[in-house]
Amino acid sequence: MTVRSVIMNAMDAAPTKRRRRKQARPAELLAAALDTFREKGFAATRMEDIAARAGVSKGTIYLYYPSKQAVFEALVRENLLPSLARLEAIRQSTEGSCADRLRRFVASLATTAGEPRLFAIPKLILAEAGNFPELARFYRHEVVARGLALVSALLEEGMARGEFRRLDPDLAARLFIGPVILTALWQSAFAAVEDAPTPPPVLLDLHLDIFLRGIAAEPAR
Amino acid sequence: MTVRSVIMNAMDAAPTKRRRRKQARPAELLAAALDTFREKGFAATRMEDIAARAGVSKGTIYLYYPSKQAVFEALVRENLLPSLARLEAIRQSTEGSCADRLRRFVASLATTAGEPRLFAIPKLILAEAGNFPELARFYRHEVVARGLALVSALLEEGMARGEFRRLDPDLAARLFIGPVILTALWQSAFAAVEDAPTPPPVLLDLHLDIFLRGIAAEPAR
Amino acid sequence: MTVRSVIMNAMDAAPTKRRRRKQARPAELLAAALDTFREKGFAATRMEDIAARAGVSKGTIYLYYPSKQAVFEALVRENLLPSLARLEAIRQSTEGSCADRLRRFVASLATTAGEPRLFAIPKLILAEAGNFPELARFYRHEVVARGLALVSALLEEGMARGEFRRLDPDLAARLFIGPVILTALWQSAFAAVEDAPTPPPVLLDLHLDIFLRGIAAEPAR
Amino acid sequence: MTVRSVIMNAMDAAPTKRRRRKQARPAELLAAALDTFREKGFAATRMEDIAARAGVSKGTIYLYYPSKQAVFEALVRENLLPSLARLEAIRQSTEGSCADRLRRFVASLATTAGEPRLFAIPKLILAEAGNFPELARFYRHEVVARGLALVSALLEEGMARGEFRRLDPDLAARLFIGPVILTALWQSAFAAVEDAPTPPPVLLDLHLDIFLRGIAAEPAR
DNA sequence: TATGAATGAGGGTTCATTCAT
DNA sequence: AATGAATGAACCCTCATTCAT
Repeated sequence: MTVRSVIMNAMDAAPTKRRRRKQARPAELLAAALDTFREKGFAATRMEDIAARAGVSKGTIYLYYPSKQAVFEALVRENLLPSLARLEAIRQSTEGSCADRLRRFVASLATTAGEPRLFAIPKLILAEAGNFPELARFYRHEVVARGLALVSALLEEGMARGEFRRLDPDLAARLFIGPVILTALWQSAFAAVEDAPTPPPVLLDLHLDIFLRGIAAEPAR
Repeated sequence: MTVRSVIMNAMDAAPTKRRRRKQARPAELLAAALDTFREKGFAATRMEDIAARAGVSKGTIYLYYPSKQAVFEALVRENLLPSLARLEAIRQSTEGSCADRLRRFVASLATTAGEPRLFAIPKLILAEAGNFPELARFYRHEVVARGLALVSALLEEGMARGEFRRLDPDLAARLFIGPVILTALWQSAFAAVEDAPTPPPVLLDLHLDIFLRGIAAEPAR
Repeated sequence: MTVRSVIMNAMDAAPTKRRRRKQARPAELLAAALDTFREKGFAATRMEDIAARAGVSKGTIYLYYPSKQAVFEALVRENLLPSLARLEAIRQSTEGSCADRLRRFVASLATTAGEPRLFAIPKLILAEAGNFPELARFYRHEVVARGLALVSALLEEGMARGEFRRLDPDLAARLFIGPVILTALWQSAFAAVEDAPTPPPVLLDLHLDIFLRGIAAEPAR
Repeated sequence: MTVRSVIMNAMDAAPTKRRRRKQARPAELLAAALDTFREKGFAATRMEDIAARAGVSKGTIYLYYPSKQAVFEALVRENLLPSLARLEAIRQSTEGSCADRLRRFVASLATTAGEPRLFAIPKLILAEAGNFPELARFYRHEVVARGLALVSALLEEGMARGEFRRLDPDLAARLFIGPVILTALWQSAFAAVEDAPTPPPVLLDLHLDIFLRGIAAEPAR
């Protein structure tokens, strides 16, 4: 057993700098892509822009993703599913009233795990849905539908408990989530030209206030 | 009065078919552009596509607009200002309660003067705001801000009258308009992949119901 | 009827410079392509090379042919079918012995209508057959097979007349045409490095001499 | 004698499997290259294709050949010289008539030492002659010229012996070898699209029959 | 006014080659 | 000796824009 082979074996356990890099590359590339897509949109983003921001050369991207479209799709998929998982966790917790859990939903979405750059993804999806029907379908069915279903279930639970008055839970779920999404879109679109941006928390607090009053069970007379 | 304007006026007086055509050209081109941008987005739309849909040749577009970007900007400006004017008219009418007038706001926006193709404009703005900061600023300040101001004023009137409880009228205006805009975006983005689309009126009725309850003045005990 | 419309009508009969150019472009482009493919082969030829040789810009080629491959295919098709037609004419003429007509076949092929650059086409086909199976099939079945059939028919007529001895006419046709093709290939491949090139006519005369003796009917003893 | 050569000699004396591998590498690489070039042509072959077929990584090829072009040149040189040597041996044997030896020439070329993949080399040369003038010169002068000289000498011997009639031996040599080469090219190019390929031996037998009759000495009257 | 042939800069993608490991 | 991640020059193709007719 040579010195070299010992080293090689060690590498399996403790990856070399090179291997660690290889592992980290996809995430680095997607982060760079997100930033660039956010600023310019999909079409106006050049592969070279992404590469430069990631600190690699253009060709390197193609070692990890076969096309610009594939980068975009990976970006969407990788980032949305974790967000959904967090919502799922909130829905399943049984602590607090349904109204409380709705508040936590909003808080979770509004912070998107402390990564505000993810706010840009809904904008990208909306903007590019026409050009990427497959991606639109994925987003519509795997992300939006599941997100709405979580809210809808929570609303139904609230109705059953008598917290909320009776109304169509699917429609109400859309109205509940709408302002959260719109806040994200707003930020994406007008951040650069907004003079005095409203901090999202203030807006969302008012949304919760109005919405929860609006669906509150009628007080018995 | 220049020689040219005399000629133009003469044309207005006795327009031949050809002359009427010439006058109508810009509007025809913008209509064709709107349809094409709706389907493909700004970047993926080729000048040739617009020209073909308008029934003219590529070069002709440049007789009326100096660039593709100028076509886009004209499209936005020409179509949004009339919509705003209609909202203004509603705000100024003094018939009915404030709640009623808010209902008519929503109805007006939801139909966009019976031209559902205009729904696509917010999506286009959203997608291209990063690439056209000047347009984003125009839209933000000339369209959105004015629209919000109208709603805000109506809400304040309602508070003064005692119809609504006290809350920040600017924020509430955003929350009021949000679902309308989002419905438009939703339609634009997912029409192609939506299995059973919710008709916007049903959704917007529920929105009005919840929102108006949510901001209603507290019943005196 | 205006002056202008008179001019326009005249244009239909006597095409303007612009139209004449448009008509001539495809042939000019194919000529430039042939020269460039001859020198460098298909893969090493850049569209820009072809464009420069034709005196146009890169983009212009795409107004007439949708891809580099399409240029190549058009080049082959346009140039080979006329050559085949000339052979057909010779085969159908009934003047002279069959041997005479074979001599005229060779003469016709060897000059390729006075356009020696066409010699390069068989080389291109052979070289690229692997990459363009569809083109190979076209050439094999529409050009080679038909050319061989013509020769084969002539040989059979000669056998029936007693000019030639009995042998497989299809195989003999290949052996007859072989040296003609090979001469073309030879020229294409080694023109640049050949010290003292053999003039094809001399070689082909000897070919005719040996071949015709080789297939001559046995003298009655 | 250097230290290194001592080591190398030692390796020759007692080659381990690993060492034998190292020695065999160049030949393995050339074999993989030949197969890939045959299928796709030079330009469309990627170094990675060759590497994969040889079971090594891309970088390894560069340990043995400095460039793709060098691989191609080595391939040609290594494979053609042995074939020439076999022809030389036939030419020098004095058994049989000259016609017999010509028959053995054809047989030797047609089988290319039982390695039919070598048939592809003339096609590759043909296709790339324009891009590799140095290689074309090598092939033209070191391979073709020497091959033709062998045949030419045999023909002259036959003329001197009275087997063959008088004719230009260099030209006749080309006509003699032509169908053999063309058969190789044919196979390479059309194997994939040929419906009922003629087996080369049948074709070449007829070639020998016609050619030898065509150059046979005139019978005394 | 209208046309559409022509342009040429620009960007996605490929792949021979390099070099740190 | 061998690897394979990384590079970046090269090239096909697109399309906004121009301009002669």
